[in-house]
Amino acid sequence: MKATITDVAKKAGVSMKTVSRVLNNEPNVAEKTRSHVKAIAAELRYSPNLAARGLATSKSYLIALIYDNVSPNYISHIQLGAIDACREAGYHLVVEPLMLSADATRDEKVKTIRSVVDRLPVDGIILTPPLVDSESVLEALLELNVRCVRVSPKNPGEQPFVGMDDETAAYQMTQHLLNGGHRKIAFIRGHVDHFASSLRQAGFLRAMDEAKAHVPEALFVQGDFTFESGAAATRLLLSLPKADRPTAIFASNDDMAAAVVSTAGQMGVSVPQELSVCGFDDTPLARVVWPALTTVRQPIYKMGYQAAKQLVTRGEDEAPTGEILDFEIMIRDSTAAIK
Amino acid sequence: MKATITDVAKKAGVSMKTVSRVLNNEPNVAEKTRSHVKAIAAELRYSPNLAARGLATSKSYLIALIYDNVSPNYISHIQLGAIDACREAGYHLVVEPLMLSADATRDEKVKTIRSVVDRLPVDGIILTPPLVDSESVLEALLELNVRCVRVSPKNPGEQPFVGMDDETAAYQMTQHLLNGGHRKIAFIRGHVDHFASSLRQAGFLRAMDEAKAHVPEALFVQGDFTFESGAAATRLLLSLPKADRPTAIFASNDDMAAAVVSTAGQMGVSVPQELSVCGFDDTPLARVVWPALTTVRQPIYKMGYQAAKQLVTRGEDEAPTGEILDFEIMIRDSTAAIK
DNA sequence: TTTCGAATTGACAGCGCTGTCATATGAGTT
DNA sequence: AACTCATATGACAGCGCTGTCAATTCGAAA
Repeated sequence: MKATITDVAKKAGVSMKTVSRVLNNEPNVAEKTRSHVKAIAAELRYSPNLAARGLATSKSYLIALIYDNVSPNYISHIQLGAIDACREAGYHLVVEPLMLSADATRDEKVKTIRSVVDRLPVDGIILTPPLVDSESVLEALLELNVRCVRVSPKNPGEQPFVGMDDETAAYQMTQHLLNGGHRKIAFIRGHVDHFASSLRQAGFLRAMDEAKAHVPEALFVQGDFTFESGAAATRLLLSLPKADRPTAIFASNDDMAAAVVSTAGQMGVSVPQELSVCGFDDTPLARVVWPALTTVRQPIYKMGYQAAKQLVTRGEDEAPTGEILDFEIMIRDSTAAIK
Repeated sequence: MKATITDVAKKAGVSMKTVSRVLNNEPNVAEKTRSHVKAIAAELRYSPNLAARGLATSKSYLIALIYDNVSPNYISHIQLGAIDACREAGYHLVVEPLMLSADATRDEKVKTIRSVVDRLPVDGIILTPPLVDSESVLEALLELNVRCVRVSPKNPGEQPFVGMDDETAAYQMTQHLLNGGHRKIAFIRGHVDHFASSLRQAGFLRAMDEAKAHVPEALFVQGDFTFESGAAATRLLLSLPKADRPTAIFASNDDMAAAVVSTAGQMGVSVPQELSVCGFDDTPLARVVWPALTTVRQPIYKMGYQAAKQLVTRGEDEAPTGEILDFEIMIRDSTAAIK
């Protein structure tokens, strides 16, 4: 039925081992033999049986993407990047969402991860926020002795990771607003479980500090990354007495920024003439609301790509590497200089 | 290091084969032996090596989700459903996107699929639109002799599939508009490669026909499921002479419907007072634009779940089954009765 | 021509599991 | 007590591949 290495060996008139060497690009094969074997393999449309290879090498050629993130856009792009890196190295990606009910305890997540890892002998794991910051999950993984790359971790520590500089991005975005003459800038915080929330806030504050712009308590609103929380925050902010009302709102992500734009519209406040709005993430939503959102483009695809790449190419013993990838400030139509 | 079946066998004082029987719930094991072995296995935190098992049984306990769909939301939900079904049966899901450049020929897709399937001995494949309707892909898969369930296929044929009744959904949605007194209803078609486009159009036309409402050529605009195409279509429709202008627009998906709402707003046409708008799919976008979109909720998660379920539970020789799942008409704020 | 080391190739075991088939055990019959 | 037959258990090969190590070949130096 399906060609095996033995078939190729016979037809090529060499030993199995030589075929194996050719297939794995090992040295010490005469160039002539190598090309001959390759030709035969192609002719027979041979491709190795991963289970057998896995059994022999105790590798599975499988990388797992474990996530509890609810944003399809985020996950999809991480996934696409990871898969591209896997393909280049002959690996495959298995996805393992951990969407437990809201009240699931951490122990349950750990238990679920354990059962996943026990059962599937993956060669590496990619962890995304917010799961990536769970102490208990990390411990469990360490104990299971699986290699693992974290995406945007709060505290990289000794482990390999990929991330971007949320703090600087927020800093630069705030500067963009300040450059437009804004001083009364409100900030809508993100979900408390995502560490990025704190970083973005820190960048915002640093820029405001440097510009000696005071941020009154009232212009600081807690959100949770959802559209609804952004809408609520906006209603709060825009019903402040005129003198205290912000001229710009920096929302910690695009969903909330979209809510700001939409809610402002409903309340008769025009964006960007009367109110500048900016977001964070550059989700598809950013270009779909009107006016299109000024926002920060995260290198999501690339994070997925690099995370997987580290897993499939790094040798067992190399030092763990951390990579900070570049973001991009996307200036669109939701921000304008103050009149 | 990791416990093997031999370890369990030794510790339990039985043969490997007996342990194997217990683990696979095979008959012909004394109840006493069975529980004893189970206890030992749990104690050793034993879990089978999938590669070894796969090599012995030539099954991989892996299901592949192959897609070329660019909607993260759609894919994410199909994926979540599929994974839940896989988990219940001890399977895992590997994802294989086929995002080739726009000008990639069909042959390239086939080639890519071949290499994926050749390399990874998956036990089944889930195919989603629009890939699901590619003749050449189907042939290739048939030739490779892989079991496969299709999601929303154009032409189910003899193969198993899951889907929903797009035609009836569009029909009912159109009736909703007609019931509101609308007669001049425009329709924005979807991407020509997605068969759902034709079905939705057919449902629309059937309802219009039954209501004896004429649909002039000018109210029929071709889109391609993108926001941009929806915006272009809207500009076209709203610049018609007042007498010909539609009082309602039925867009074939939510992205385009969102564009209609947004573009109408920019052109000073208020929704739903002057123009009713409805979409299709119920993506997150539908609740994020203002006013929130009246749309059709597709059972995406469930389609993924059922597709995987068919693959992991159906015996090799059972007859292929097709399943039509229920949709739901979500009436929100973007449609209103005509004054 | 002989010799030697490097380059190339091959034989064989074994990764952890399950299928096949043989064997053992035990309860029920005569 | 001897004999069935069903039920329970075990021995062993082999799935397709790679690691180890031994064998062979080849070219160049002596």
